[in-house]
Amino acid sequence: MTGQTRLSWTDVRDTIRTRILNRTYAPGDKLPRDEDIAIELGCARITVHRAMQDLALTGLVERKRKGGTHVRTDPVTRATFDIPITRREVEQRGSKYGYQLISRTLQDAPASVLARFGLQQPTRMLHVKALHLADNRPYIFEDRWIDSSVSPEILDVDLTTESANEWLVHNKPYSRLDVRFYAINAKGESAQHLATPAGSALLVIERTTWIEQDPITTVQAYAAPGYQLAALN
Amino acid sequence: MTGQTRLSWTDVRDTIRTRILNRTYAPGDKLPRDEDIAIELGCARITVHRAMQDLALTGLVERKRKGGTHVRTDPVTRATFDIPITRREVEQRGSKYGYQLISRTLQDAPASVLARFGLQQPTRMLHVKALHLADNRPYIFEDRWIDSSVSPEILDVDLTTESANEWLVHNKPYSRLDVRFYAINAKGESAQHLATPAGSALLVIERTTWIEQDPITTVQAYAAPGYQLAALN
DNA sequence: AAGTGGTCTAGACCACCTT
DNA sequence: AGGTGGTCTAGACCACTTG
Repeated sequence: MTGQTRLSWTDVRDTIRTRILNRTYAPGDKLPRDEDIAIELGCARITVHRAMQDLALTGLVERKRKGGTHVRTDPVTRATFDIPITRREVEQRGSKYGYQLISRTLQDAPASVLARFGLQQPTRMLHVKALHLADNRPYIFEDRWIDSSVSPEILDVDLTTESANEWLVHNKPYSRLDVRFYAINAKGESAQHLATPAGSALLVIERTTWIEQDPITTVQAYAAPGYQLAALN
Repeated sequence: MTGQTRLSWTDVRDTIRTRILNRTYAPGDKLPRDEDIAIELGCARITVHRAMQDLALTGLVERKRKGGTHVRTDPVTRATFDIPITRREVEQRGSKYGYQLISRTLQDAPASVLARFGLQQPTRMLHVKALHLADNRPYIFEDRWIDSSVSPEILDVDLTTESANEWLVHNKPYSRLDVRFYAINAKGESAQHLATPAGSALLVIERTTWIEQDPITTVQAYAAPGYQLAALN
């Protein structure tokens, strides 16, 4: 016999993916049961399962108990993004990181902020505006609200030194996250602090986090013109 | 004894995640070996492994062979986005989908397009501009280049009826994908076709795909003002 | 009711990395 | 060199979902 090494689940995944690209298994087709594929390829069923799991995650196939595995007819483009701490992001670009606190006030959160958290009741929160710089040039302007009843310690943090971004990441792990992207025209503060003409198109990254049911923070990060966010891979 | 059911890997994941949020395992700490956790919780090592895998994917912990598992000091915010076929996206919003071909020409790809593919040689490509509508209102304007030597069949497709987006998704699976987001001010065609004043901020979703080493297509999708892209979960 | 994916166990060995 | 995560096998049982 040919003394080949054992199949790894990535081998199995690649084999099946190739067959899908091949049209051996065409869109909409039902694939053989995991067990049959295992027998055919000569590996354990769980190895096929692992491979399939990965293909399902990528959006190439769809699995249902009893229904079996099908090649998706409308493959979904699925992309994953890392949104690091801003300091880290700047430093990884090889730039010098800078930070400025713009304002810090305790006030009732407006309806739009309450809505992001899904809150009904008026709530007093810490409102922080800050600017992150790369090589002394504006990089990201952030407008953040922090629920100070959930994170009372934040009230004692010197935000002129340490950014709320960084403090929260290091001290307030979250259990739920909402992220969304959109574009907006610079105006007022965002234009001023990013040193760009009013009307410039800005990418906004809006993040809201909770710990269990409790709101932690919500932030709109306005990236300076030219900013791009690229997916992993 | 209490007749509890067996631990699932999600239970184990949740237990460990709670401990991390608890600071039982603080940022930077080394976690016990998988096997010790398995013994402590009373499950198989592989079950702990599965849980850890998930936590590592989410960016909460970092694993290294021999080095063990550590709680990340700078947890990364990681978000996954689905970018469906535009027709599907519109229909899932409950709107009526519409499509218009704007132009279709065979021409040499400009340097910017070649750069996206990482190509050096001048290449003749099919250049397609099209508009997707939701309830008869402009939704996404797409500016697309297709390598017609890799996908010659596209030359015979009636793009006035079927969008290139859809045809490609159904007929040209890709093996590599690049996705990036940025914001841009509407001008010229993008403003005109999206029926928005020049200068409006637009979210651009740029996607480039390859099959193995061969370029398939690259597209800049300009979303109408107000468009938001939300992460899964 | 029955088929198929989902997961757990126990044991073994491999592969990578740090010391 | 040795420790730790990574994965494979074989078998069993569970859970969902469809016919």
